[in-house]
Amino acid sequence: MDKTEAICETLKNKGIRLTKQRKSIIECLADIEGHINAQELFQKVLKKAPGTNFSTIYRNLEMLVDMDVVRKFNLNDNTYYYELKSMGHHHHLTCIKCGKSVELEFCPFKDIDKEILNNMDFQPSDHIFEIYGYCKDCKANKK
Amino acid sequence: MDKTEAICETLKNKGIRLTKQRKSIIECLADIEGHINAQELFQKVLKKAPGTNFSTIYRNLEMLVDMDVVRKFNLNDNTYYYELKSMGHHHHLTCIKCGKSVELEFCPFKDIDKEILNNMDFQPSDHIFEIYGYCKDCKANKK
DNA sequence: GTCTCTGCAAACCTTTTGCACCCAA
DNA sequence: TTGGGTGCAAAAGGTTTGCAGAGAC
Repeated sequence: MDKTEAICETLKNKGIRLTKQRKSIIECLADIEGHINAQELFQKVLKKAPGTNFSTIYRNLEMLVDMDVVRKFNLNDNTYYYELKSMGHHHHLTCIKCGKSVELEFCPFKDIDKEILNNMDFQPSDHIFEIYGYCKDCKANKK
Repeated sequence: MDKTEAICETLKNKGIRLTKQRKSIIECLADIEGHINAQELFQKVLKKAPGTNFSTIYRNLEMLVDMDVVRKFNLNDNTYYYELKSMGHHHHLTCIKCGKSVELEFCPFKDIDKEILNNMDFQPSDHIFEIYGYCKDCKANKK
C-alpha cells in the first residue's frame, strides 16, 4: 500500500469522504518533494482534477492539518507551505536577501531534553526550525 | 544608555531620521516582554503618539527588520510577530488546540554544528524554532 | 436518500503602495 | 531648505465563508 492509499484509508476510517478533488490533492502532496504552497498545489491539482476550486484546496489542506496528516509552516514570505508529515520533515536555510531556501539535514528536536517539555506539561506533536541569513551568492554581494 | 537610546543612536548613524512616531514604536517594542504583532503594537503606539497611522507601523517595522534591530516571525496564526533582537530571543511552545504560546528557554541554535553551515556556504543571521503540540489543559481534554 | 463536499462569489484581514503634505536635520 | 517620513485612502494578496447544488456512501 503506497503513501497515498494509506492516507486515504486513514481518512476513510475517520468518516471523511473520498472525492476526486480530495484524492488529487493528496496525490499531488505525495508526488512533490518537500513543501508546496496553496497556489502551486492548486496548479498541480488542476491537471489531475480540472475545475477544482481554490477554496477546495484550502478547505482540504485545513482538514489534512487537523487530521495530523499535513504539516503547515511559514518561511516569512507571506504564504504558508504544506507537506505530508509522512514524507519525513526537514528544515531550511533561507536567504533574507534573495529569498531562496535550501534544505538542511540537521534537526534540533532530537537534542532537546524531553524532560523540559514534560516539566512544562506540554505534549509536542510537531516543530519548525528555520535559519535565516545570507546564501553563497548574496553573501558575496552584500553591501 | 538604555536600550531605546542605543537603538536610536544606531539608526541615526545610518542616516535614519528620528521622528516622534518612530521613537514611540521603538519604545513600545522595548517596553513589552517578548513578541507583539502589528495590531497590538499599533494600539500601544497610539497611546504615546496619538494619530499615528497603521502604515507607519508597518513601514517602520520593515525598516527595523532591515536594520537588523527587530526579528520578524510567525506562529501559524495568520499574523507576524516582532521583537527587538536586543531583548535576547526565546522560542515557544504553541498549543495547536487553544493557540496559547509559552516561552521556552532552550535554544537549539548553539547545538548546530557551524561546520554544516560553513560547508553550505551560508552565513546565518537569525533563526526560529517553534514547537507545536498540546498544552496542559488541552492535553487533558483531547478527544 | 442523506449529508458531506464542492464551486462560485463575495467577504475578510493583514500588509503594501501611491501621493501630497509635513517636519527633522 | 530639502528629501526622507507620515497620513490617508485605496489596492493587493492570501485565505475564509455562506449558500445552493452535486455527488459519495
